[in-house]
Amino acid sequence: MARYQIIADALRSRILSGEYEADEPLPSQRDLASHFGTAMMTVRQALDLLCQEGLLVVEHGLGTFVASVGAGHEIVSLGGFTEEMNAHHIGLSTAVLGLDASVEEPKAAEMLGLRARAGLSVLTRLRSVGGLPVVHQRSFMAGRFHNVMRQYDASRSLYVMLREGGGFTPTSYREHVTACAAPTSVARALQVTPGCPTLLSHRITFAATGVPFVYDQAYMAPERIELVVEKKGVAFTAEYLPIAASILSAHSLAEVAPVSANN
Amino acid sequence: MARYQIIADALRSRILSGEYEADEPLPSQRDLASHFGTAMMTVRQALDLLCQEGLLVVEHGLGTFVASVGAGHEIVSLGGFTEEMNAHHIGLSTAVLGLDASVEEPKAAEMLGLRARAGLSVLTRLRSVGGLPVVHQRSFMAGRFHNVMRQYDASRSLYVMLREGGGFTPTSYREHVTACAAPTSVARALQVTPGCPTLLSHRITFAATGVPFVYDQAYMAPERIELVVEKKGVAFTAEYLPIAASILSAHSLAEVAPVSANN
DNA sequence: TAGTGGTCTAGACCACCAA
DNA sequence: TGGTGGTCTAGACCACTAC
Repeated sequence: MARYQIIADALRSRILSGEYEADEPLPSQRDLASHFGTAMMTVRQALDLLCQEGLLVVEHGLGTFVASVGAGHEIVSLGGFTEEMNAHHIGLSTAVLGLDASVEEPKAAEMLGLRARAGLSVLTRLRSVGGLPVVHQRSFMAGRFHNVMRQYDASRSLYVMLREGGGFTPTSYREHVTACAAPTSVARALQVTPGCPTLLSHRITFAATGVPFVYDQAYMAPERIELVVEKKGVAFTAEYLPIAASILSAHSLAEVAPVSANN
Repeated sequence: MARYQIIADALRSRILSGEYEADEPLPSQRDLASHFGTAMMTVRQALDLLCQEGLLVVEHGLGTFVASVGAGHEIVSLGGFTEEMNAHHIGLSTAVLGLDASVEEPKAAEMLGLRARAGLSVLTRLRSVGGLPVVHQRSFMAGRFHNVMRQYDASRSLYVMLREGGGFTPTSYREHVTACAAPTSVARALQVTPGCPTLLSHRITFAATGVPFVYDQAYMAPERIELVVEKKGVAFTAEYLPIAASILSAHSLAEVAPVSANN
């Protein structure tokens, strides 16, 4: 693997784990170069990568910073909702609504590559931003993860737990997003009127080996959170943003620097 | 201006003028470097820029090529809905519901970087797949495009028209997706019940110069079309797929190639 | 002025692909 | 094998920001 990718991986994990605070600059390129024992150009390649992923913002003459939505720049997500919010320092709180064992849910089981009647472990959570519930999420996993799940602590990331407890690192996912009327129980949790239109997401997450290991079903409250898809040339990003935050970043549209005019 | 930007500008204008054919390789990086009298690294910076704009595709060991849509590469969904569906060989038909001039829509005007009371040209279309309406779309453009718009022909792509008639090539966009109850008129067009939950997309599309030039508002019928977001490592894709088609592609999940493990 | 990122060089060697 | 792109070095100098 290329050196710059190794450097990028190292920095990415530090950023996602919150090791680097927002508005706190990373070490300078020179320091990073000497720390990793490479030339500055190599460090810059790593930083470029993380910028494209939206994790960093570099400011000429000032330093390199962890991207925060308010700071007015791009974004990205690496799977976990928690990481997504952490990376942008959005105050996300999670409440566990329930943890069930041996649930039969043929569709989820099929997505996970299990037989239809396999018992699943299901974690139901409510995500809130600024005290307002935004996402009602049910995560389905194979029954053998249930013991790991019982140690789930709302302050941690489910993905981190599964990485440590199950040895699975999410590397890819596929998500289908539709609109759907909120079921009564979900509506109550989200504090919206039953039947109200919500975003419904089905996400299947794969480990590095290509094995599916989590299936998520999430209802999102309208006017509180939305999906923002961005494409610049070939670079895609897609992530959920609380509306207040995405309005902020929408305003920064006007500030988008004119890309090199043709003179 | 930086050397790599000068090189990029020179190459970009040659590409856009058709001086370089599609599928015809550019001179090698070494040749370009000696031609422009710079180091290879500098040429590569220029090429990187053009790749991000989606104008070039580089292939390791083969050469650098002008990106051509449909040449069997990634460049799918470069904005247009028509291209997106074509790329998947989905039978998309488009009906024009209306073309209005001098519409005042402050929000759309703001997104386009115009003053709030600017008169806009608005094209309303209904997209159908297999005879079933799936998308109700309103496209807002600056009033000066109205004459171009009057020649709009449902069999062509709006983006192609704007490229030829207005000289604008879409290179990036930003899209916000939420859930929303279908307004009566939209519901009638989509043949769904009024108030039914729909996906609502707001998309602002930018030209290579960074200038916004189209603002789209689209309502999508639930259970007929959905947004599929996929991530493999750092590679993102996001596209709308009719449900039948996305079920097909969901089956191909099992074939997802194992993404490069951590060494 | 001192520290930061931005650009650039003139090579070197590696990895990939086709003939 | 020969040509292509991919990565990397060990500096140099420029541009921007803050104090």
